[in-house]
Amino acid sequence: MPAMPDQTDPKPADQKGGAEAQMGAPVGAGRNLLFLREEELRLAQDLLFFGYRDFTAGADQILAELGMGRAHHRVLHFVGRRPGITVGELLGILGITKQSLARVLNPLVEQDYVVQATGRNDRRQRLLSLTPKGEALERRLFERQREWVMRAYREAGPVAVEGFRRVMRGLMGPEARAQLERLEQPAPARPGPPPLARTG
Amino acid sequence: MPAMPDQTDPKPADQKGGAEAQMGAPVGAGRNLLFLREEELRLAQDLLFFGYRDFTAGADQILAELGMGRAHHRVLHFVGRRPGITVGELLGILGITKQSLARVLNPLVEQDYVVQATGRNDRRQRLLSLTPKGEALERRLFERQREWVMRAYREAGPVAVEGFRRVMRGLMGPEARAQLERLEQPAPARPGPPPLARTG
DNA sequence: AAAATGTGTCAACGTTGCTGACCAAACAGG
DNA sequence: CCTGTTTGGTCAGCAACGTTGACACATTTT
Repeated sequence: MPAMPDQTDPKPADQKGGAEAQMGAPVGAGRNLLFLREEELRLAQDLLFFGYRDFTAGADQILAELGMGRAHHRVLHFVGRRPGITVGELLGILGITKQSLARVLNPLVEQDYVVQATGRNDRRQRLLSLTPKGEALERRLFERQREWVMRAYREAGPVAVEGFRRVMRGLMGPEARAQLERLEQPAPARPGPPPLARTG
Repeated sequence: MPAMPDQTDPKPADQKGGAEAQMGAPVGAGRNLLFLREEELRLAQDLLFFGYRDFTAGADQILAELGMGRAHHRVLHFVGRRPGITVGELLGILGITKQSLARVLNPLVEQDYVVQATGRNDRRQRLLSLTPKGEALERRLFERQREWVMRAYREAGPVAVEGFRRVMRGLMGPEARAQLERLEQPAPARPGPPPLARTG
């Protein structure tokens, strides 16, 4: 598991059994101090549980028809985001073990969704890219989620969207933030198709 | 994608192609059509993946030490949120099958984290509640996540938090929204301890 | 030549979903 | 009272996706 940030000890900050959720706190007492009452945090837990579940539900449905799972989607997503990514980099992003990745990556290669190319600088590397077939599936999954997220974004409005992004970023650990920054930067100049396609 | 959405937002990665976000255009008013470009949606996918993973990481760690998983946490969470909840209601909230629930619920009962009480009106029902031991564990998990979320909330600011909530709500399907509404309403007047504790 | 790195693979295991089938207790209505 | 439905429990089997440990191989680096 990457991104296991240092978590301070779980001090029982203001456990009162929940009754204080009803007494309105003096909210004006300093704006850098958010009053995160019990109920507010419970709500955050609920929102993340339900929201993430339904966010993934649409793509999961498509994947299930193809005998794939969410892990396959993640590979397609991040390979499509960074064509020519190495196995090691992908492992770092996903935060799983090599064996776990192999179980989804190998079928994807065998079924012609992903191609492996030998690295030019380092021939040990296997540079991963999507095939046209893989791109098509990834796009199909993307569009499904796009519509879902678009609806939520539209309903919430631009200001809310920006807030959503800020909070989600804050929920990420330092390692994930670094990964995200790397992903957000433009891919390192990969004009042509990858070299040395490996048939095997 | 420009990163680091600090207080000011200099990045063009907004919902409308970018420029007017800097010009302070009447966002949210005139345009009901948000331009959700490719990269913006990719970012949303990334944020949800990384954010949700790291959000749960802290509690997962505690749970692993006790030989439990995320599913146990969910049961503790929702039972703690609605003491006296029936098995059927819990199934509806979690959206899993009875067998899947049984596999986590039964150990929780056996290990004295959850108690089952026979319903008064309908004696078929098993009203679930947390034992003191269960409440303690739930609170420990809660506090861990609380600190994590609190940090994100503080960094993002109150406005962002509200936006986060709106978007997450929008990501939920209609059924989940109904569940959430039910959860947000005050529990139906459950002053005393549950009746008729079932020893077996 | 030796060490480190990148990748692949085998074996075994755990958690958490699923389906299908069946059973038992309790309620509801004739 | 009898029947049908609801609520819940359970068994058996399966799949997806994560884990660890160990080992193998090619390649690069020292």
